[in-house]
This record gives sequence, C-alpha cells and structure tokens, in this order.
Amino acid sequence: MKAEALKGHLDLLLLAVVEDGPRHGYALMEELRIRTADALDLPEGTIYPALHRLERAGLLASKWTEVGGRRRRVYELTSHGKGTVEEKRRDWQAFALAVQGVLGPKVEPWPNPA
Amino acid sequence: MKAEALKGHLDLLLLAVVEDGPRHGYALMEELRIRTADALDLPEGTIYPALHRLERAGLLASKWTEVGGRRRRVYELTSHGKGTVEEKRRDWQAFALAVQGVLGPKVEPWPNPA
DNA sequence: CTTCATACCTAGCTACCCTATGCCTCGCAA
DNA sequence: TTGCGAGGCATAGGGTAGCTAGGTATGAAG
Repeated sequence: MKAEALKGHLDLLLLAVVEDGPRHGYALMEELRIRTADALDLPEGTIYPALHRLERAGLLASKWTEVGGRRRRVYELTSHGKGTVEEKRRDWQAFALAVQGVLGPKVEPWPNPA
Repeated sequence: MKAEALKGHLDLLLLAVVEDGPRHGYALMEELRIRTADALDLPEGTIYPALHRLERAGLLASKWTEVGGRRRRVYELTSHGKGTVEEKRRDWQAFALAVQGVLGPKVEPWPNPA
C-alpha cells in the first residue's frame, strides 16, 4: 500500500473507529490494523499527529487516563466530530464511486452484503 | 471533494483512461470530469505535471500531433504502463476494501452490477 | 538485566495536488 | 477588427499531510 494512497482519508478512518467508542492512540493503531487484516498498518508517526490535528480541529476531545501504571490519552468524538464523520463518509462514498466509475466495468466491485 | 482525497490515486485514474486508447491531456481532463459526473473536475495544473511524471516514469509515451492548427501531446500506455495499471487497480481495490471495512456495515456499498 | 510490547511525542523530509500565471491558436460575436 | 471564450500546453511556488527516525517511559517476560 503506497503511502500517498491514505492522504485525505485518514481522518475519516480514525473518526469512524472512535465513533464506536472512546479509544486511545495505540488502540486505534491496532484496531485499524486488525479491522483491515494488515492492509493498513500505520506507524505511530502517522497516528499521533493526526489525532492532535483532529483535536485541534475540534472533532475529537481527549483526556488522560492511567491504566496499570501506563498513561493513555483517550479520545472521543465531539458533537462537531459526529457531524463531520457523517459528512466524510459521504465524501468517501462519492470519491470511491467516482474512481470506480473511471476504472470501468473491468474490475469486480466488492461483494454486496445486502 | 477535498483536494487531498485524490493523492496517490491520480496516476491510476489517468492510466485507466489512457488504457482505453491514446488521449491528450486536455481530453483526459474532460473525460475524467464527464466519467465522474463532475465529481472529479481537475485543474490543468494537476493533470499536466502528472502526465509528465508518468512519462518520466516510463508508464506513458507521448508524441506531438497537430489538429486544426492546434498542437496536442498525445499519450499512450507503454508496455510497462500496462502492467502498472493492473497493479494499481489491485492496490485501489485493496485500499477501498480496507476503508470500507473500517467504515463498517453502516454504509451502503455501491450497487453491484453483477 | 535485557528485551519486547505498550504508550506517547515531534522535527524534518518528501510527495504531490493546486493556485496562479503565462503562452499560443481558433471561432465567433460585437 | 477587436475582443473573448474554448481549446491546448507548461511550470514555479505553496500548502498539506503522511512517514522516517529519533526520543521518553512503564511493565512483563526471558
């Protein structure tokens, strides 16, 4: 997976996971890796700055916690973040549909679970 | 459509269109716009440098033509480009599937034409 | 006691898309 | 005949954002 591919989509991924419940950075990293079967194995230098950016943007809020002597910064969606994640979902769908449209009928779209 | 969303995927889009037959830059621009119903309306400053990059990388080859007093640079896929576009298609599918997997069952995948 | 996993941070690099601008021709309208 | 829009190409410069590589610290396992 080329690095550039992720650009502009990472925020959505992080927000979407946090949407399922508060998470700390390291857990987000792990969860992205597992939910994508190692397709997205993002380094810490990607995750942490992104979280800080999202917090600065008011989409996430964090608080420090202590678990077994280890400090964790736990993030959760703000109300503004909740709106934004839905917007970004739609943006992704539009983008993916556009790309798929250009690629044409040669490719198999992924299976429809419906 | 945020600008960053495209990063790392433009090459595939351009190669995929040229795969359908030789095209010049301006035509590629128009075709991307039309095939995506205006979802991807890319400026010239995006298209032309990308084409130069792809040619330098040996994926495209160009020749100048003259049509109605207007010079056009027409691009076509090299054999190396043909291999690369297939590889990039697979990369895109893997990436899109990964993102969709993270987004979870909340979103409707696009309709399956099959 | 060393190593590994957990857990956080950031300066600097790099890739690449976009803005803004410039150049040229043709066709058409004022 | 002078403008102007569309067609057609090009590039310097800027901004964004992910990654590399380095740092700090704890707890568990060897």
